[in-house]
Amino acid sequence: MKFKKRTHTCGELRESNIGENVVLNGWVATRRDLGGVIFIELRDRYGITQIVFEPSHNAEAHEQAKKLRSEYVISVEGKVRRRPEGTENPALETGNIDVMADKLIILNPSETPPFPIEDNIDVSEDIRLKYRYLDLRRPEMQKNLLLRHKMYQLTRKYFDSNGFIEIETPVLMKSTPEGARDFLVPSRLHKGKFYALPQSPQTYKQILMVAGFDRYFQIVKCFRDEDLRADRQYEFTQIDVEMSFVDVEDVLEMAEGLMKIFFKEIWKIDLQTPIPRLTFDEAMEKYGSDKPDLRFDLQLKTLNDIFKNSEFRVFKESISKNGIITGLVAEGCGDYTRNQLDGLTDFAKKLGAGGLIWMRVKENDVEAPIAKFLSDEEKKNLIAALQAKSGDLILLLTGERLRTLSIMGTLRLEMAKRMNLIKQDAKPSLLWVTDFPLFEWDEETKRYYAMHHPFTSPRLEDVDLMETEPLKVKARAYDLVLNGNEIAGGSIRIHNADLQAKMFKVLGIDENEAKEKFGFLMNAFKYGAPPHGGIAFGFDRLVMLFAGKSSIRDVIAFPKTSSGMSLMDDSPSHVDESQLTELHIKVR
RNA sequence: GGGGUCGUAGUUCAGCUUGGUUAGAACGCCUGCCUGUCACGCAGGAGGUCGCGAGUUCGAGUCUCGUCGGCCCCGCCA
Repeated sequence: MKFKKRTHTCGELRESNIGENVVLNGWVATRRDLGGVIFIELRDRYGITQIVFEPSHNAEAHEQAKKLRSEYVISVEGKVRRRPEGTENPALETGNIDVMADKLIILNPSETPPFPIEDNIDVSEDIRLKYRYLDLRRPEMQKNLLLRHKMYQLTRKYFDSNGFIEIETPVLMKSTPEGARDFLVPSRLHKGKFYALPQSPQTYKQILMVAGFDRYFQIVKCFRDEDLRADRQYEFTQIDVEMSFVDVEDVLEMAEGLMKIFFKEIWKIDLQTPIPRLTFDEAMEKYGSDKPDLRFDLQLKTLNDIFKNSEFRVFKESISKNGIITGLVAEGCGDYTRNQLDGLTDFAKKLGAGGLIWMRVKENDVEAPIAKFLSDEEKKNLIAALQAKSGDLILLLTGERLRTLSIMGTLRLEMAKRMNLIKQDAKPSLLWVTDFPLFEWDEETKRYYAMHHPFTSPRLEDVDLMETEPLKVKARAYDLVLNGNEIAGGSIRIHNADLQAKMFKVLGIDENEAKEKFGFLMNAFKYGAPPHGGIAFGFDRLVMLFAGKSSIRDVIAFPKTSSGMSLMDDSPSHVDESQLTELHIKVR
């Protein structure tokens, strides 16, 4: 090797090193050429150290230093000195010393970077993604990936110490068209056949339970070919967990243990367990969401009782159709202008609401377009039920139950934003949502779908309802919610072939189809499947939240854009015709 | 599949409403001067396919249509 290898990193030197001869390697962060003396800030991922070049000290090194520019990679040899009094820089950890250069080697020059390599830059994300290697060189991105690394290690340590075994499952597997769209991989040896990339290792981990690995975990990439979002990428990482001989409580307790560690190690918070729980029904009714953000209160209230005899046509109709009337109070928003209220109405309509009913609360009365349709008693009861005060704004929605609640839930978040209810230093809100419905009805295809997945066990007391009233069946399923984000989800699985067959039947999957798609799993279950269940954490989202970011792209080294492009390597891209031929593929 | 928003110098933006001289600013970059700077300072300079394509017009960064791309959202995400 030609260059002098470093004796220290750029974040390491302190006053205790004064007088030592050292070698530093790194990137030129800034250069300040004062004519005589030249100051260079040298950066690596550990920090920044100031290097000083003086002609009177070493003319040759000083002459060399004139050539230095941003992001040049250099090796510097010199002596650590105390900075002259009054020139210390408290902003740097190494700010009390600098290195007087005796020798400079330029290891590699650099073109001028398209954006500065520092925190809080004002650059659009597509430029950052195109030059991701420069973006990742920035301290805040290095910090994010370091946190990610730490969370991998905490996860492995936790599960290992609890007797879990990490097992890799295939990335090339059988396509299962239930659920998300698969990424397909054509087979060269088997003309016309395809593998799929796993949406999750669900079936494999259940089979591992049959194989007797009663505690399994894996930090694993999963793939879903659905549209991307700030918190969704084609490929993402899960902490996948499965346990045998367990019930809901055991899985939740194990998951809480991991969260306790993350809270302690990252946020220095002693997380109190057990973590609070809400049933799906409670969550929907109180917060209009199956992943409510409880950093602020702002609860919804079901008002059917108050309007059960209402003369107001919209309410009457809604109640007769088994719909819901739900309301919330925006404290002190009674001064919203007509314009603002129209804006809110538009907001609700865009989400699919028929309209938004608003009322300004006055002394024991309401001022609203629909006020004339309401009796005095209804108004009085409404104000009482919502505990509304003069100067408040009441918002009401009505319509089909879940749909209406969910729109109100989005409106709740919007109002929280407008009213600035989520304080910067708010305590994190972590909760379980349990007792999800096992099925949901799809109007388009006129069939039931599994809300979680088709291997989810119903509550045992609900099994008899599966064929008579499927929508009333609750699942032994649970989601973990942090600040309004779903960060984990799981269930106790079906381990009994008969029950699994019943499940497929309700889902409209006939015996042949079930056999073809999931025969391998059903077969495995015939050979002594233990009762089992598990959970999977969305690792990227976890890291995002613990890093205080609002996009998982900030905690993924090489993410795709929202249209699924990789701007750095320009994928997806066309391939050679010969590659297609080999795979028996013709592009339409 | 749909809605919103954006695209002008290396970067972040102004200019577009009301079409008209040589498209500006800041930072960055280059050159020179400067021995304690750390947002160094001072002087000078270079740098533009106004995303792309068509149309309207005597004339388009500006108006129209299409298209490509970024971000956010709905649908979708078992």
